[in-house]
Amino acid sequence: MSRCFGSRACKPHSSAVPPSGQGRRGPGWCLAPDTPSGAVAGPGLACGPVDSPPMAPLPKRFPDRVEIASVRAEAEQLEPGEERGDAHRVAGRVLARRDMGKLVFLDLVDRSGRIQLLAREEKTGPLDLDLGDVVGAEGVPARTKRGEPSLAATSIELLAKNRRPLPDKVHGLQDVELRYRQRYLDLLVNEESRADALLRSRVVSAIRRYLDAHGFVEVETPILQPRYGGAFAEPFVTHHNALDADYYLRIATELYLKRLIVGGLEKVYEIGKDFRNEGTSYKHQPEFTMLEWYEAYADYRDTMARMEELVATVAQEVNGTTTTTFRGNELDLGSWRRLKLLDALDEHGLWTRDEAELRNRLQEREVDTKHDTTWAQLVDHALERFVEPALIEPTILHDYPIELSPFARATDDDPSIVERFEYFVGGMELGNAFSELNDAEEQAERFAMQASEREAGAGETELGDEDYVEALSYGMPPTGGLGLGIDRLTMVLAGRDTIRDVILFPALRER
RNA sequence: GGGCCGUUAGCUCAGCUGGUAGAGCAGGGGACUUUUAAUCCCAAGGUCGUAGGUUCGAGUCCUACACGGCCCA
Repeated sequence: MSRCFGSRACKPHSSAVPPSGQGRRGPGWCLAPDTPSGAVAGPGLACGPVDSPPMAPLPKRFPDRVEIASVRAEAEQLEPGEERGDAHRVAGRVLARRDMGKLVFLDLVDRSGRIQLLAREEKTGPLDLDLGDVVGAEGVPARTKRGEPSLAATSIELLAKNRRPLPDKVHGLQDVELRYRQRYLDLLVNEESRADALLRSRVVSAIRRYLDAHGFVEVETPILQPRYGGAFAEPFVTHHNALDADYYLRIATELYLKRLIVGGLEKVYEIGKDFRNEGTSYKHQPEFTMLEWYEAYADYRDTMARMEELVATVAQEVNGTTTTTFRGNELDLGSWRRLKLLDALDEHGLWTRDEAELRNRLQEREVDTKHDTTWAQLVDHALERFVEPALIEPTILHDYPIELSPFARATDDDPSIVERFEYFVGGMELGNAFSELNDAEEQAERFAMQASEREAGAGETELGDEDYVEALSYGMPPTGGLGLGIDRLTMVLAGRDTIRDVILFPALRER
């Protein structure tokens, strides 16, 4: 069998150990291939001293480790020059080294922070360490004469060897392409990147905590779907070999989640990836993370209130405040303006039911409307172009035309307007919500309406889903549902201008 | 898809109207027991994104392509 699942017999050289120099520094950053019996690459490769003896096997664990931040906090209590307290063990990356002869200062960084190690040769012996090496250290909290919180090391052991030069220790990794392609380097040397990754994790867990505490159950629905729906978007298409059928990567979780409401789960949510086969921008990625929730016996006004509470709660838990600075604007996520879509368009002189008139007014404003074939499309274009970019303060925009919203219930006083809202921060849409349409027959009519929009030339419409209509025919309680872009919320909370800064591995062309 | 900008040492960046490529950091050798972008001495490091073209001569000018960024659709 050619496959190897960890069997030792499969290893070409069972005694292979990492090549290394035993000089003061390692063999440099050349990448020597696996070599038998610990031998270092031959002289032709110019890879450090050929006479280096093999390095001892590195430890497989480093127990009883504490966070660097906690040791630092303890050291900060000391007077300059003091060295006192219980011994602690810390581990992390060596990111700076200042040699003073028999005394060496090392900066050690872990996820929690940075601390200086005081390494005296009489205690630790000579240090064979390069920048980027992973080490474990044991020592006593100390403060140097200059007051730097430190750990006076009694022992330092190598846990993993770095064989490549690190990015510039002052400027870090600046090249945006390299930061995305080699995110591990970005995280390693750029503290802000590490902070953003950790912040995103706190955002997601705060969302879960809120929803779990309010009686929602987290569920998982299919990513591979025989039909796609729940949004206006191009899907990624794939093929299921065993079923011999094309499948789609989901563009939304909506229709499956509502089937669960039909089934009586009452309050459900899912946090997961959606896929839309479209270009990228500061707020778009083809693969992104979406929260959707559905709450039985609630309408869109209840959903507005819950969204406001959730966002404020998450901001408070993650940042300790509901204010944030996003794209140059200071914003308070604890206070949302509510604005009717009709009034928002009217403010810009763009509210009219007359298609030709709306087209004229847009063209007067030098908007190219030749791709907009229906009144609803023109409204959508007007919104995108004039209304949304102006919604800087947190704003709930509500009551949408029925043609744009095939899953929302009509308002009480106007059957052409539905109970739907989208909410915006810094001119960017965070999400979309409505009082869910729960009448099977009306849902079938809405799909038919989408078909006629499509025949009229509307590019983005909802394809029908008979299976979903059948689910509704069993009766779905009145329900409020909402989608929230996790990446975008994280952008706002982290104060990042581009979605790529809050997605660890953004989509890039293969090189 | 269109326009503009970028691509030089592992990283961060210089490189003028065309005249055989530079620095700092990292890496190598050495000195130093309170440094923190440590400092000092020595040596080394490049197919200037790729492929063509113009020219006596191209990192520099021209064309195409690749990758990335910004703006527009």
